[in-house]
Amino acid sequence: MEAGKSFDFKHSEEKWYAHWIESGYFHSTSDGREPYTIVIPPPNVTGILHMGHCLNNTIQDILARRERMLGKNVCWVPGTDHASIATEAKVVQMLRERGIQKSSLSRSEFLQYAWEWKEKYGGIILQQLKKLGCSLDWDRTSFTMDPYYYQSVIHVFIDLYKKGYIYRGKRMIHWDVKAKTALSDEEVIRKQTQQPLYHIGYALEDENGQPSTKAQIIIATVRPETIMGDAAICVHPKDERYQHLHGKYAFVPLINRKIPIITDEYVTMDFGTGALKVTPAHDTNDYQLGLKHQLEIIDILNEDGTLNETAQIAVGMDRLDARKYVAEQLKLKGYLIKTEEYTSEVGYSERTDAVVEPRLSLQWWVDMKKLAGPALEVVNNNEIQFYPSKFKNLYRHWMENIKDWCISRQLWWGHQIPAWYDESGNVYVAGSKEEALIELAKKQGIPIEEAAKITLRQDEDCLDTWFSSWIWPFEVFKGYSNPDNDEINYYYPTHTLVTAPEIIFFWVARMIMAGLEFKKEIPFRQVYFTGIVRDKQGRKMSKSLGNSPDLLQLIDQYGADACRFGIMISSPAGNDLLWDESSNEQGRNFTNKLWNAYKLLKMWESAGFSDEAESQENFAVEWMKNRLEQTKSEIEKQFAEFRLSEALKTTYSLIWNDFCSWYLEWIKPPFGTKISSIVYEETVDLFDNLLQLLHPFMPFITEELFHLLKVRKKGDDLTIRPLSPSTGIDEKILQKGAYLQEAITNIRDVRVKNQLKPKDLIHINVEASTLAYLQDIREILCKQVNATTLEVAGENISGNISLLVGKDKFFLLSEKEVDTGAQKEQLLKDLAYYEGFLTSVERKLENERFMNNAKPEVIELERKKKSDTEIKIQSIKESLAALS
RNA sequence: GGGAGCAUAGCUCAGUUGGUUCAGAGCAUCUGCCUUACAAGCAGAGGGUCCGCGGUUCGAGCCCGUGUGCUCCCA
Repeated sequence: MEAGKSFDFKHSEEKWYAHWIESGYFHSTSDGREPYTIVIPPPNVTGILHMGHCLNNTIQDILARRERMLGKNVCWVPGTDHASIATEAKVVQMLRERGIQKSSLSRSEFLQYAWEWKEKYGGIILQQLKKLGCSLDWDRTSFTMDPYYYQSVIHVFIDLYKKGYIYRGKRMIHWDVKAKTALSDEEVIRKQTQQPLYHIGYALEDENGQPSTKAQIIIATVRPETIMGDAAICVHPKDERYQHLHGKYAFVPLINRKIPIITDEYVTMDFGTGALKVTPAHDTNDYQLGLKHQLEIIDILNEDGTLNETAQIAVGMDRLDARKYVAEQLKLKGYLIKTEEYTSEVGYSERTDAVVEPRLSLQWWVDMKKLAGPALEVVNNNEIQFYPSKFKNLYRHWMENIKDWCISRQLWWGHQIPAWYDESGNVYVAGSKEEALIELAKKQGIPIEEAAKITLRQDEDCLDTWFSSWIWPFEVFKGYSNPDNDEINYYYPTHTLVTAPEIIFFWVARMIMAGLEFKKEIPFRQVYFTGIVRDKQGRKMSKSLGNSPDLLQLIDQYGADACRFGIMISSPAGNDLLWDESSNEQGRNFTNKLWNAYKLLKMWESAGFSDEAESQENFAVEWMKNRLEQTKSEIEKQFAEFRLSEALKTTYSLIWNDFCSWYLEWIKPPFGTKISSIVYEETVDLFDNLLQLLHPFMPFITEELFHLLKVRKKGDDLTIRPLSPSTGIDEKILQKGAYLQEAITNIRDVRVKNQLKPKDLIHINVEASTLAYLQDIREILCKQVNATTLEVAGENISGNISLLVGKDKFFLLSEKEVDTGAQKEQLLKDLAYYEGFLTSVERKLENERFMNNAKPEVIELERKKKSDTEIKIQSIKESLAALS
């Protein structure tokens, strides 16, 4: 069969992925083997594949494929999460396009649309993972709103409630006025925002209890629309400017409401005017102050961000419009002293980009302190290992300062909170209305028939998405809904979690808590935190910047293998990576290199074989085998430390440099001759091994070439081929190989420096002892430097080109005239370097304190350096003498 | 304001208990090659005050202190 010009990745990707799936290679069932389990960090159901997913899932696939080859029973579970806020936003948008208002729908009608949307678009990202080559067990695809999973989330809630970990409380929360929902701290993005800082004069109370026309106190605020919610003005007790106002009153402009002037050390004297307006209902810090000083809470906002009746003015206006309106009114009425530009951090909703409002609201909370202790402990004692370990600090810091978790969301798409209210507002937490009624009967001491007449209303809100995904590692195996089933016992705890550091608190910490709380066992043994994918300029990739490439298009253009290579090669362990499309080119070039190596072998094969192997070929084969083993053991170490990028680099270099650039050239039969069948077989075998090492990183081309190299039996596929552990190596052969490489490089170098054309022939002369050492590699050496002979140096060798390989002197004889000046210059430079080096070594050896303090091995090494260098200097001097 | 981290070649990074010739790799650059697998390539080369200063040590890219610059997280 004629090999194509280059690797047809499109054809290959489709063919092999289908074959792997048909063969059931990625499907796992529990058996006697050791399991290796990964649960995918479930991508958002609304998501499409971006570079972060590409990195994260490529890493998981590399781990999964390697462990599979090492004989483990690998189970990599796919799935998605329902993404409450994001999905609901998408559905609302879809409805709007169809001319339907969400408010016109009942909950169940809305959910019908939502499921319709989910069925249609919800699986896109999983299909995209197939394009990337991910070896997921698709039969296990899970979703956080699958019926059994849904019930588990509900029961987790009930369980925690019964344990007293869940409570209902009014708290200051981040409120998304667009989505009309509470946001966690992590869902709020703080952006530097410039806005006017208004200086506003509040009239002081005069002796008649009326607003003074002369005396005022000036406050500074960026939110004039909230003055109607002011409950006090606060100054620092030591601020001399305001000493006389302690305990006095002022009037809120426009509405003339009387408020006290209080003192608290919380106030920063040199910010603004040193006088702070306190608005407990609309600022987190003010709320705290309000609690401390028992101030009235005056809420002037509706849930959609418009002003309510309490505000008295600008009622019905959005808060941002009201800001302008109030500012104008203040100006008109003479309360506005001045404005200045001021830059501060303003919170925006991660999902809707709306300016987040601090808002008091009755929400459901999880008391985290009770859960945090054990979860901190298992990371502290390395039962769960973090890679890189620097994230332990971050984790510890967060866990030690943990805050309660607000788990309710004012949304419909999600797990509806299992709480029922009676008409008097009493709450009953239960799995169903019937159970809630039983609860009610029990609590109120009435018969169940009586209780059944009472109307119960279920809480409208649903739970935070993370409240469902924190049970992911065990519930994908039904470890909560069906505890002690065979699968959970076999696959859990999982092994490796691969995720982004951004969600260490959102998700990783909470999964650890859930695992310990509900399974009494850690959810995973290792957590590998990937870096953040940034562009060439170091900016985080984001939709708004438009610097995030279309991954599917890249796969289409370069091939999945090249894209996997591209992202992995630029991904130092645990650091952010600056991704550039050119790294995909490097990946594509590498597939091309592999393809051409294969073509070369096919050429040899079609030319036919000779019977006998030459000695140099034997050396080359032995050397390459040893390099392979040596590299295998390096890669084993790199995998153990999650240094995947380095493992790829090591493999890349072994294939490109050692195999293609050195080995294949060494065994290449001279033009018109045939390769020996033994060497050919050995080479195919070596190639197989290289492909296998590379397979986890670049699965498609390696599987393709594995089958093209040789006809395989049915079922003999690379992806399930056992990878043998590295064996011992023969250092002597490796040393000789390195020596051979040095000789070739040095001779080529002097050839270039002496302006010899590649076709110009040379003769090599060496000393007798060197010739003996070169015996089994002399043919390779001659071939590689275009030398006709390699012989023992005669008496008269002056005028030749001279160079050193290690400590050995080589003399080259060329028929062309050569300029000895350049060589001489080089030799003199070398001489100066080695003499300087010798001096430094000698200085050490003469230093008494060194001799007394250094370890014997170190002293021995220095002695060896000394003698080696002396020999080298001697050789250089002799070469110089020969030149003159 | 509190906490964490980083600084090594033009770029991105290795550098494993301080001790071989330790100053490295990939990419980029330069030079020469259409050599019968591969120009998406081959061969070769150049390139660094290891951020500054001070200290510990026989010996520091590595340890300690300090200064500078940058990044991230939290309030």
